[in-house]
This record gives sequence, structure tokens and C-alpha cells, in this order.
Amino acid sequence: MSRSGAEMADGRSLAERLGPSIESTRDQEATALDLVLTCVRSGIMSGLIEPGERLRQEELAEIFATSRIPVREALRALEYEGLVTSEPHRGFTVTALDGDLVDEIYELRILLEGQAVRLAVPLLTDEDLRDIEALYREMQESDDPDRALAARERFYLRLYSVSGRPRLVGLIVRLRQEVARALRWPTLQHGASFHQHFFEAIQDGDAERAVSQLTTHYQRVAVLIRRYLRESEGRTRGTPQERWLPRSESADR
Amino acid sequence: MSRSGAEMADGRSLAERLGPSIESTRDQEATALDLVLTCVRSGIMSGLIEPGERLRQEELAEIFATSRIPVREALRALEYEGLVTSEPHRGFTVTALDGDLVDEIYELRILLEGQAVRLAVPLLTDEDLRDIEALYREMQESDDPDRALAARERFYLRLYSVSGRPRLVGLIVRLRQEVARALRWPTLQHGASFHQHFFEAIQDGDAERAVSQLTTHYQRVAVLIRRYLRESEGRTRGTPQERWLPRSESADR
DNA sequence: CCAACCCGCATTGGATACATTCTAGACGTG
DNA sequence: CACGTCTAGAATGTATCCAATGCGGGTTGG
Repeated sequence: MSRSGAEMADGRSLAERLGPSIESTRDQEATALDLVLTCVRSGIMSGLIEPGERLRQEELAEIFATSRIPVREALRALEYEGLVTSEPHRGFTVTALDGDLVDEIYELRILLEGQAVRLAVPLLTDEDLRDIEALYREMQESDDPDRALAARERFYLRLYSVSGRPRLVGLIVRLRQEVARALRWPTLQHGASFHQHFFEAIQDGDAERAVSQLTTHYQRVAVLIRRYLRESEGRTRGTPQERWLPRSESADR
Repeated sequence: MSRSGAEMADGRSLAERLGPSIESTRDQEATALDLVLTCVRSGIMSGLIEPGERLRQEELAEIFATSRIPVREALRALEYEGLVTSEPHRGFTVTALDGDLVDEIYELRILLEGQAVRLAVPLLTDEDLRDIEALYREMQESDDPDRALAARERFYLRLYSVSGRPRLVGLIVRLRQEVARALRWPTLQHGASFHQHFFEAIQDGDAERAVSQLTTHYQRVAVLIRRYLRESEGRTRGTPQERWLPRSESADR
């Protein structure tokens, strides 16, 4: 327990990678649970914490200057969100995305987001469209990638919420979150043009055209991510010890 | 702490209702968390624990002879599954099904189960069909409602798993679980005839006919459940103190 | 030199205890 | 009688401590 930052992945210890996020988030979150939850989630989604990396409760507790209890609850919450995986008495690891999982998630996203679009578009009011257009502009014009990504998520959330289906929207949000990491990877050259076509179809009230745009785009993105995963398969990232192979084939649980 | 069974709903204390399930489940589950999770979940789904009933952590901890920590983690897991709802500093309650929620869940089930059927039917092997037919017969011929229900769930699980989409199947299982309580209510007179048509379509390899059967059946069931909810709205079940009205309109969270 | 066994350590799972925050009901007052 | 306040109780959030499990290194025998 004396070694403070022995676990490395991209050369820096977990504490070093998470440090900045902690200080900016502290005092914004009411409880230690929320602090850990927010920081670890953004760390995973931003790629700071790599897929397959092991998350030790005590190490995180030390980093966040708290006890293991809030850490455990935060990790369990992340497990429900799909971002980490746990096995009894073996601990938590960041869920690794494999090609099959990515394909299935994008297939589900096409199904669910398509349904949300079909339900929402006929119900759009002028106020909805104004809000959505503002988010669209923020997303397209922002130079900061983080801001652009955040605006994009709010854009979709705002649009889909019009459907009046909270459960559907909740499922979509979780699926998007699960693959958000992958969007950091160099897959989104033609994202801007898709968003333009998609938004124009929304503006025109043409749900089917929007769904069609969305479908072909997601299919393409899934292929790109799969290719990226295959290409990066050879070069091992992180030390082999930290690269943590699951014991069983796929404990989906 | 001295009052062992002060909380009643159908006349028996929570401990009395959960007791048998505990003893039969203990030693099968690895951790205390799994024990509480399994017992409370089956208690909710079987109707032993009523919608709207309050679940106090300390009471459950006492019942399961454990501490509050595994109880809390189990309740959080059930919250994620949608079976219980929590509000800060007010505790956990069994999620009450309202008509809108039921409608949305059945809409989602039509979407997701329809997709699973379309994916699975073309892939069915002879072995798959044999297994599925065995489960179908068990479901139709069993006199014990519990056995019939269990067989039905395994029937659908076996069928949908053929699709090779574990995430899709997982979502379906959770949605079915959420409304499983409602199926205890007198809504399924014509269930048998639907299952027959559905199974025959599966046997014929006609996915679209199966999806069409499923769609109209689920739409009808949703209407029946909604009517049942409206009719039973007047007569309060349980003592008024236990009947726990949500404070806000719909904290879906 | 290699393999199998065994012991020790690291890590997770769980229990108890305490501080804090909120709710709900009773009480008093305008 | 209505409304605000106050207080007792409970539920939550967290820390610390103990038990159980799994993994790896070391040792010993062939």
C-alpha cells in the first residue's frame, strides 16, 4: 500500500491521469460516490482509462481521498451502465469493446434511435426546433472537441425526448455512452456531413429520410470501428500484466 | 429493531413472506448480495411483495441476517433493473406500474422482440426447434401456473438466443421481467391461442407472420393491463399507510 | 532441470459504528 | 382553522475493522 502509483498504462499512473478531473469536479458533487462516479466515467469515456485496465478499489480510494465504500458503489453503478465489468472476488475492469459487441450495439442503436426519430419528428414544435438548431450549431461550430461532443449528445437527447418515451430515451443514452469511447478513435471524418443531412431531414419533417441517413451512417461507423479494432489488435498497449484477460469466454451476466 | 414484523401488506410481515425463499436460496449464491438480489427480485416478480410497498434497508438486513451494505447494493441493482424506485432520503419502494409505463414497455417489446424473431427464425436448426417445441409443450400442458410461466420464459429465451445477439436478449429479458407481475393479473385468457399461432409460424419459418402475431397480441395485452389498472384504481389494496404515493409526477431517473 | 504443492500476500466482500441530512408529525401561534 | 416551526425519528453517506477468497512466488521432491 505504500506504492502510490505503480499501475501504469500509457506511462502515467492512474492518479496522475485522474488528478485534474478530480480537482475540477470536487465541490460540484454532493457525495463522494458522485465524485468517483463522475470522474471515473469521464475517464473511461474520454479514453484516459483504457479498455481492459483493472480498477482496484483501494487505489481509487486513495486517489479520491475517501474510503472504499463510495468507490465500490460507484464501480457497481458503472457496471450497470456497462462501462466496467466485475467478477466476484476478482474485482472490476474497464469493459473491453470487441467487434461483435460494437456491431450489436450499433444495430440496436439503429433500431431504437430510428424508432425515436419516427416518434419525435411528427411532434416537433417550433420551440423544439429552435432549441435543437441551437445545439446543432454549437456542435458543428465549436472548435473544442469536448464541447462539440457534449453538444452533440444534448442535441440527440433533446430530439429524442420529444418522443415522450422516457424508457426508450434511457436505453439510447446508455448505448451511446457505451460506445462513446470509440468515437475518440479516428473514425469520424465524414461525421459533419452526416449531421448536416440528418438535421436538414429533421427540419423538413421527413422522419424516414432522417432514419435512412442515420442507418447508413451508423452502419458505416460500425465498420470503421471494427477495422480500427482489428488494426490495433497487434500492438499491445499497456504492460502485459495490466492487460487483463477474462477467465471465462463471456460472462455477460 | 425490536419490532420484528411491523410492516404488513397482505396481512403477513415481509419476513414471513420472504422466509421460505431465503432458506431455499441460501448456499446457492456466492455472496450475500446475490442472495438478497435473487430473493427480493423473485418476491417482486411473483407478487409476494406488492407494487408501491416500501423496502427498508434495515428490515431487509435483519430478514437476511446480513448488514445493510449488501442490501443496498441489491436494491440499487433492482433499481437499475426497474423493479424498485428510490428517492433520496425516502428509501426504496417497489415500482408501481402505471398505464403509460406499461404502454411504453410493450411498445419496446414489440420492437425488440420483433427484431429478435426476425434474426432468429432464419437461423433455427433442427435441434433448436426440438428444444423450443419441448418448452412449448411444457408451457401449454403444465397445470401449475408457476411452472407454465417459467417454461414460457425459457421458451422465449431459447428462441431469442438463437439470434446471436446477447445484448438484445438481455434487454428483452429485463423488459419482460418488469411487466411479469402484471401477467399474474387476469389478462391472459387468449394467451394460449396466441402462443399456438406464434409457435406454428416459427415452425413454418415464417418470421413475419410470427412478428405480426406477436405485435397484435402485445398491443392487446397492453390495453388489457391498462384497463385492469384503471379498474383497480379505486379499491385501495393494503393499509393506506403502506400505500405510498410518489411525491413528484414521475421521477424516472 | 522441471513440475507439483504449499504458504503468504494482495484484494475483495462484509460487519459494525458514527456523523449528517432529511422527513413527518406534533405543537403553538396568528 | 390555517400556517409556520420545531423536534424526534429514520434513512443515508462514510470510515474503520475483520473474514474469506484468489493469485503468485517459493520450495521441495523427483
